[in-house]
Amino acid sequence: MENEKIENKSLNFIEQIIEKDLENNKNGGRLHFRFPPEPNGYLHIGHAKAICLSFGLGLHYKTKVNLRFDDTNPSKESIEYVDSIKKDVKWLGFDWDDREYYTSNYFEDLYQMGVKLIEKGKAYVCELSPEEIAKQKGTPTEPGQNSPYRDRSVEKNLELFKKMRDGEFEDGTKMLRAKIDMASSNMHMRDPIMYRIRRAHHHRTGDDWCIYPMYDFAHGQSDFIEKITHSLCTLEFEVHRPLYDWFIDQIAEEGEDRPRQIEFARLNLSYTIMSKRKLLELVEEGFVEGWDDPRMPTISGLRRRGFTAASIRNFAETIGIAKRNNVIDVALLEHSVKDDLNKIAPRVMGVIDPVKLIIDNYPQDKTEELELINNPEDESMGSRIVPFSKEVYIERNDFMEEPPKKFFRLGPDRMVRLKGAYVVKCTGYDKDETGKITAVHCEYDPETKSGSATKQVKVKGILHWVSVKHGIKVEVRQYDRLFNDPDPDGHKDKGFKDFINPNSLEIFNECYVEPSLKDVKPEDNFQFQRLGYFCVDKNSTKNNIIFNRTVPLRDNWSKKNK
RNA sequence: UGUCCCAUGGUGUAAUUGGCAACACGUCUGUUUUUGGUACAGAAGAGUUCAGGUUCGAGACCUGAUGGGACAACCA
Repeated sequence: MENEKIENKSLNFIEQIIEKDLENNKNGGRLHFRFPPEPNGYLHIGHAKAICLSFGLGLHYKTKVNLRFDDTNPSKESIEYVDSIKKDVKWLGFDWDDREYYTSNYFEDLYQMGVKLIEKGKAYVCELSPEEIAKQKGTPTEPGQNSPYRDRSVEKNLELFKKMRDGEFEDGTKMLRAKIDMASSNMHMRDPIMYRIRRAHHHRTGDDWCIYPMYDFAHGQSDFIEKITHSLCTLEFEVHRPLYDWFIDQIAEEGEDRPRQIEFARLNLSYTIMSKRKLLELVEEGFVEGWDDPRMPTISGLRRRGFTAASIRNFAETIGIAKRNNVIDVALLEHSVKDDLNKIAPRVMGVIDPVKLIIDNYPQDKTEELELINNPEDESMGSRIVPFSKEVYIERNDFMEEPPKKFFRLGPDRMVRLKGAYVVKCTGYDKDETGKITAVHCEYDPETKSGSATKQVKVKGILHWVSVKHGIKVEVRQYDRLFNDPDPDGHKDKGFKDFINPNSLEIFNECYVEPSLKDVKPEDNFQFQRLGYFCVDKNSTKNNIIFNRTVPLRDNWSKKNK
């Protein structure tokens, strides 16, 4: 059945390429993929798209997928990021078995390849300064000029490259460049830098090296070393492909399997910023609590916010793979979570902004134990007991002194049902000097008890509630979008930080939930009736449970009256 | 005044490889419901950027234009 699904699904353009390669018995019909993050930040939803693509392909074709850390720039990378990446990929539900690789594992191989290129007369040591390099490189519309060091002898180049490695030169004073074509219309072919001198402590190789390969000289070769067949990356690397192929041309033997780079469009989400560099700014400048702040589009942020791995995988499946630049509506991501959580999240009752509802004709000391269904979507989730008594909290905005006709909730003389309990009729309300409502009064009809009603009363409104005597006090954090512009990064006159939504976090610390929630654990998901999906925050303690609102439930009345 | 890539409802992705455009989200309407959730039913919304060409027939192929994107880090 699973297979049928795949059969019927139309293939994206990458799968079509793969199918064709398979038909032609390219690489002997072998397939091998990889996901190559740089450990310089936390993974975000955009990476999730790439992860689901490559690992998904691995699952589909029952073949290997490597996790490779592209760690060639030690000054930005750290072990913290490595660990977070592993955790997040695993959490998403993917497995790289023992194929955890690092580009830094290949530093020696890469060095030898550099030597080989020099010997072939395809690389040279250059001593130009960054400014001089920029100048002689030309522009996209004007050709560049050859470096004065371009025609050094092989011997001299070999000697200098060795000395670079041995630490005989200052940082930035020399570099190894490929000898290609300074007049190429592709800027990346204008004698690109292969190695630079940089004395920085590497999180894996420590101080073993003072020269580090550049991306272009490391990535394709790493793919080649790992015998990757299809190297998937985002569109901005399209112009790098000729260089990717050129380097492999230099090292691959005739007839040897070689990787093929295929580019796809990166994910853009409305109201969301997706640049690691900018996310780092938000973290460092304290606009959010950290990489896993629930407002962040990081995997860890989404997880803390209550998103499930399945929902993210489904989302990735839904948005598809293509080469067109896109901006996906966050509503689609939210739909994915709601869809998943609707099936698995237990329904519970809680009141975020409470006001007392006093049932005047209910006995003072009586407590009734009502049985409520945990999830109408899934009977196997059973039911639970919720205590009911004379005084309950209801949502402050579930009562209006002068309600309009379309308002189905409580107002003077109006009737509603208290979820799982009785139909009540509002008989009055109390106010303090400031005009604030302090309590709402009502009378209940004993014959309307849920499940065993002897009288049928039709009401339009059903309110959630928590018994005052039995409720547990908790803290609730509601998150709104971090940016109040659909494209915070798309303005020339303003920076993305000008669009930060100052009300993106709202804390309610006077909230009450039903007693069944006494022993919740971080990452537990719930649907609070009528309010939305909530997730227990990792910082919760026994005495202070914190709920993050994952995503609100649709509420037509409030929507129309905004 | 360069090279490369892209162009399908509001958004994203399809279209069995040339047979008059489908699916999902969103929007709207209705039904059911002890969640204004869910489920179900239905509606509106593109004639495929434009102009030529090939063809009995083009969203698909060709040419040109237009629009958008990428490329000038000792970043990846």
